[in-house]
Amino acid sequence: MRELKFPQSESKRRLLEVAEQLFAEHGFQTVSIRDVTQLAKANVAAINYHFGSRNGLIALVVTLTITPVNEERIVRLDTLEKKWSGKAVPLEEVIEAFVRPLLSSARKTGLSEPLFRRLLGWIFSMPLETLPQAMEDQIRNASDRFSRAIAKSLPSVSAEDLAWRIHFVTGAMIHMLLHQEMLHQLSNGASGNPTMDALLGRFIRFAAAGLRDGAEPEPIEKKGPQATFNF
Amino acid sequence: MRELKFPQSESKRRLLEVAEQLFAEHGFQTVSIRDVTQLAKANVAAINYHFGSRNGLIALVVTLTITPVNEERIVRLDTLEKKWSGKAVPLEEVIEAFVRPLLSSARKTGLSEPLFRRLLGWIFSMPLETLPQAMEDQIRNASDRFSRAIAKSLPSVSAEDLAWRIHFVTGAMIHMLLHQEMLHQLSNGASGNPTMDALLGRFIRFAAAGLRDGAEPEPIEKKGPQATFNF
DNA sequence: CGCGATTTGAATCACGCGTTTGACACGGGC
DNA sequence: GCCCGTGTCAAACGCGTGATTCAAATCGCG
Repeated sequence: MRELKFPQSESKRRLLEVAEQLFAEHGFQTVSIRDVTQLAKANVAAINYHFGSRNGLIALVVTLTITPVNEERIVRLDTLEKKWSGKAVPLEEVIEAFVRPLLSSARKTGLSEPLFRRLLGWIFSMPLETLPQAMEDQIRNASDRFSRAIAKSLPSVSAEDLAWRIHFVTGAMIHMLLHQEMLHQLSNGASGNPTMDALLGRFIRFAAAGLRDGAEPEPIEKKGPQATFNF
Repeated sequence: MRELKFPQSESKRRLLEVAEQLFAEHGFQTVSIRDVTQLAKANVAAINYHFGSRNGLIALVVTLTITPVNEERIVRLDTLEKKWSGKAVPLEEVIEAFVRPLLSSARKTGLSEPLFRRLLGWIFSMPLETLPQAMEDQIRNASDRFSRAIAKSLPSVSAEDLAWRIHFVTGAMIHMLLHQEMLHQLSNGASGNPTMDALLGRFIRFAAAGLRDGAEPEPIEKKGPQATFNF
């Protein structure tokens, strides 16, 4: 009755692909496994068979999406710290090592770049403790390393100030990932990547300026005392 | 059988209060009308009776929450523009007029200040077109006025650059509203408001630095060619 | 008091959800 | 040929959801 069957289930591959797409478009909460199986022309039970449960599917999608990003982040930061041989890395370069993988890691998945970025946005806005444990550790680890690198680049900024500013930058990043429709409403350039590169450049300058808080253009001398608030 | 009944339904008041609280804590999507009626010790049907539907309740909560914020924003901006009599308002003051109402408007609701802020975070992260039409207009209107005011304060920044930087600032603001747990993890001060004021100060400095992008410390003399005039 | 409008409560409806079940089609190895 | 592991499928289960119904309770007011 059936045509041809593949060993190692090719419908599993299709399910994963469709799930990534739908989760990226609409977020994890609003997409049902029936949405996924319908679009993938598979049976509802297939999800529980292949991934154990809906949460198993989500965990896999999250892992596959986030792991390459974090790995590339670490590699880039390693490279930078080697390049500057223990000295503080210039702030902009640290930030770029943190955000550039948000674009370049897209290839390692079967997703278009805009959808991949959107998926990242959804993932980053989930409460950390709802992610698979391994991912939580991975993210915390990367965040720690980058926080320390940034602190080293901005020695005159107090730890508490810095924590908040990084918090703000994180929010800006997530918002950028989730709402890229603006790219097509605003940008003049038509082709996909050039404008996205430009956006990344904008973001890096924005983040660097906000982190420095207009104090120092570069960690040169001027180590002023820290005022708490000005209004 | 019943004890005392109030005219004009006091259970409606309780339902609204509980709804605000639950929506603030968990977001709109995950709270069911049964959660609300249960905690308010009312009947499920009461929500449909008093508010028409679940969406009617949400619309009301959104309206009651956001309106005072936007009104205070406009008033503050009016005051500033009068004070500076048509000249560009200093960037920090514009930003403060935009974000200070996020704190000070809390009193006009029956909600604790942290919950009020969190509720604002949920609302701002909804897609604009899912809000009640009047709220969408109100928000767009306020955003436009503030965008123009900021543009006036930063005449040397191109419109496209500015749009993106405001986009980033918006993301940082939403993230701050939604994840204030950090306040208790980080801050040394114990009492509620002083540290929140400090946080607001931090945010204003961050936003101002990011918007300026390290270019100009203040829009002194240097009057760039700005074409946008409104009234 | 007693009428009419307002408000309540319990039961019910139809639906979508994640998950489970059991039957059945394969296809390679004993 | 038979069997068994791998996939697939339709159907159903149990649950929670938003919404609705209708009778009873309650209150404002003449």
